[in-house]
Amino acid sequence: MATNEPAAGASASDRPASWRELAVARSLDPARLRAEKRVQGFLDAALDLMNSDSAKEFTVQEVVERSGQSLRSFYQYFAGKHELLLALFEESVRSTAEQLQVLIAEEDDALDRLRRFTLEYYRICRPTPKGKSKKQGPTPALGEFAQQLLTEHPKEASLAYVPLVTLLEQVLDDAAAAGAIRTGLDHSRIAGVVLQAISFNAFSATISGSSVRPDGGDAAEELWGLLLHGIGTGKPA
Amino acid sequence: MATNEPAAGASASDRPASWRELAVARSLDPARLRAEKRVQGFLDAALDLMNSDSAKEFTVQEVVERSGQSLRSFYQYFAGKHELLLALFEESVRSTAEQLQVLIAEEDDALDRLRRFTLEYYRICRPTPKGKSKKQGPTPALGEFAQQLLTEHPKEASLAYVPLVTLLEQVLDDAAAAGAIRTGLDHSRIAGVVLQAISFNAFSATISGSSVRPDGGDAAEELWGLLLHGIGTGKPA
DNA sequence: GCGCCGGCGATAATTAAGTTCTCAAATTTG
DNA sequence: CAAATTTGAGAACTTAATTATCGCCGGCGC
Repeated sequence: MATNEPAAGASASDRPASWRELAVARSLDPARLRAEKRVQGFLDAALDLMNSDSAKEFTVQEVVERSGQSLRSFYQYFAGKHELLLALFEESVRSTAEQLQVLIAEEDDALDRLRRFTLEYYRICRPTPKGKSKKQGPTPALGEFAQQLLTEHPKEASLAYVPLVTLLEQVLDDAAAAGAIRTGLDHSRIAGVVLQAISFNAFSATISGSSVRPDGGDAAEELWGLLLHGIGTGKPA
Repeated sequence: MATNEPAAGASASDRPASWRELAVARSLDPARLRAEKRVQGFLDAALDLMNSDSAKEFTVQEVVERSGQSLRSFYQYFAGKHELLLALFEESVRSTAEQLQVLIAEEDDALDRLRRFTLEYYRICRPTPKGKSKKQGPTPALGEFAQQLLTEHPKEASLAYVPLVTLLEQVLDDAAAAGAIRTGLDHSRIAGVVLQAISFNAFSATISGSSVRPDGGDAAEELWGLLLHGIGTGKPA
């Protein structure tokens, strides 16, 4: 971590102060660059293994082999396998949040954005149905091991979830501001429940082969309806 | 479970044919009895470990030691650790379903039963808050490893979940019949979502130390409200 | 230029857990 | 009672993670 100043530093003493920072910042580069390349190498390898080898599980060895690097290096950059998983998960969440952000931006109405979020997130959580899909980007079956991490490292995992939760919270806030949903709700909590419910549903739909899917394809719509209206009749008791 | 008839069975040879089956069935008894005792021994030991040793995880060795039996025996009765877990989970689910059945029977109104179900299940899922509770019966932190099993052995785990799902489905059916909730809902799916949502919430409330719990104690009520009314305003758009 | 140091590959060692195997004692069964 | 089965105690095997060892190489401080 401790980085060496550039030898050229001497000539920089007479430059504007701001330059100095820049130089210092850049001075981190050489070593850091290689490091990041390596780390990325491991991540990519792991990613590969995750969505190629049907088996969701991979071994550190495999990652090392495929990445063309050494075990030594692996443990130099990751405290353990769990950190690799966490990293993958974080990236996955971040990426998903970005995708969603783009998608919901297409909707003008606050409530529509919320609906869109629900639908799209469901779609994303659903692992590649079956047909060969070239590559589904940096999003391996997200919900797949979200569960895993959630139970094994609750703290870190929920931390990694933040981007998505935050995004959904914002959408909820907007909707509330627009009067599209009732007030007094704990958006933070709801965000959690919703994300969980969606990914669980997508997941179970996947494993059970989805006991007869008569509807054209939207179990997601059903979820949305449930979320919006609840199970109750609109009538007061 | 299987009960042994008195040893007088020998004199039964001159009884009606149907007895034959009974006798045959009973003939399995002596061995089976020991077997069940042993199995139970392992289950109990595991249970002990689960709610005593703060750590949720236990090793097969530990179970064997505590049960006073041998590894040999363990693998004679369980195909592997996962079967033990499954067995524990099944028992836990069954027991929980029974408890709930009793509790909701206290309510006369269909909708009240549904509400009660929600609240009580939440309570049950919530691992012992902190204070020393002598023993919480045969219900270790249920949601705790439900997740685990769900991801590792989806098929078996969802099978084990059946009792609870069924119960909730019935409650939903009743409520629907009573006109307390709207119709056209896929009760099976909803049951899944609800159970999942509740246990997740209880779980996360536990780990996060529950970021400020201002309300007297009912995050569960919040969930119930959400379930019943959804997030929408009652008004049509 | 030269030797030292940190980073790195290769690989072996260690640890942990689950699972299987062996053999003799104990218990059940006929 | 004798054969058959079950059981106990523990060693052995397996897989994976993690750590340690050794030697090489390239930069860098003198």
